[in-house]
Amino acid sequence: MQSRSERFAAFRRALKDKGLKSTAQRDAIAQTFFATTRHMSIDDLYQEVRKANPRVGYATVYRTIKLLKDCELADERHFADGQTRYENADSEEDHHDHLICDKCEKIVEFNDQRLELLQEEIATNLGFVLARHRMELYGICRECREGAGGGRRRPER
Amino acid sequence: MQSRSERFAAFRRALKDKGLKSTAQRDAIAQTFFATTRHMSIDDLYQEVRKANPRVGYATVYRTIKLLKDCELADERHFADGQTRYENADSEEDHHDHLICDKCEKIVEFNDQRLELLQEEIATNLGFVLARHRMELYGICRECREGAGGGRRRPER
DNA sequence: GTCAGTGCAAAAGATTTGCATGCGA
DNA sequence: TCGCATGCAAATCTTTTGCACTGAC
Repeated sequence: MQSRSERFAAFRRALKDKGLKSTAQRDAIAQTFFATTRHMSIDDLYQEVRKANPRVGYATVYRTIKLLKDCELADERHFADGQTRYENADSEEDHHDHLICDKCEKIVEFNDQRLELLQEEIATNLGFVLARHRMELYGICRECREGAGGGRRRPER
Repeated sequence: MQSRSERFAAFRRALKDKGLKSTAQRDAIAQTFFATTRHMSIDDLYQEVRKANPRVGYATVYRTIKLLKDCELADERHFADGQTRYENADSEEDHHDHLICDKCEKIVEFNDQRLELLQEEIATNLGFVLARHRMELYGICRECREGAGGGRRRPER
């Protein structure tokens, strides 16, 4: 796993390589993004960034997250709720998948080597060389089941 | 695999069970949806339905696809382009996942029982009761590898 | 000094909703 | 007849874009 500062340095370097400028806004957005482990929506990120630097507009968050995507430092994910969310990109060895509670929308990350191997095998059998995959499991988490309808529901968007 | 008419009958039955009405619009939308195998966007569906029955509004397509989702006759998918698309839902026994070629965009469907079991196990270990999952493997297919760059590229969506 | 970057507001899309009217049961 | 269903248009939400101003290099 790359550290926060390594990611930030990579971002700065990528900007320079592309002939783009470093700005206070881009720095604040990137730092904020790298500092979190959550799956953030644009709005989450915007709210968070403004705590550090209120001089940041919504559009710049969009523009910057797009840069991070291009640099492969951010992964964009489309979950079943339709909200686009972003997370820090995995390095190869650090891949994980998602298990999502249908009720409280909690997202649990997991990694299972057997799953990775099995996928590799399936792809190979069908003549493919596997590049990547995306897997999401949906169900109901223990808390929501035991809480007898008590699972905290996230507020409607 | 359920046939078109079985799906349609199931839809009619579900409406009746819920105390909802069958209407010309709902019928037209459901029939059109069941008649296709593609992943349709709302707009695709709207355009297609209007060929059969021009007396159908956009909002009704939204409202009806939501009904189909509730009846578990339609699956909703969120792709990277931000368009929500729908496909005919698999029956339990008929579940399949997708293996997608990054080059020619061919989609191969597969089903592997070991994968299903492993997913079940992973979810259980993490305290979840699994409801469903979504898995997509991406790679390069044999033809595209052997064809030395010859794989046909589909036009951008 | 130059031109890319930014904020703002407006635009563009996608989806939902309020309401008067239509139509199935 | 009685309400649910519908069409339309307006409202919402998310994301993108045009433009004049700002600031990095």
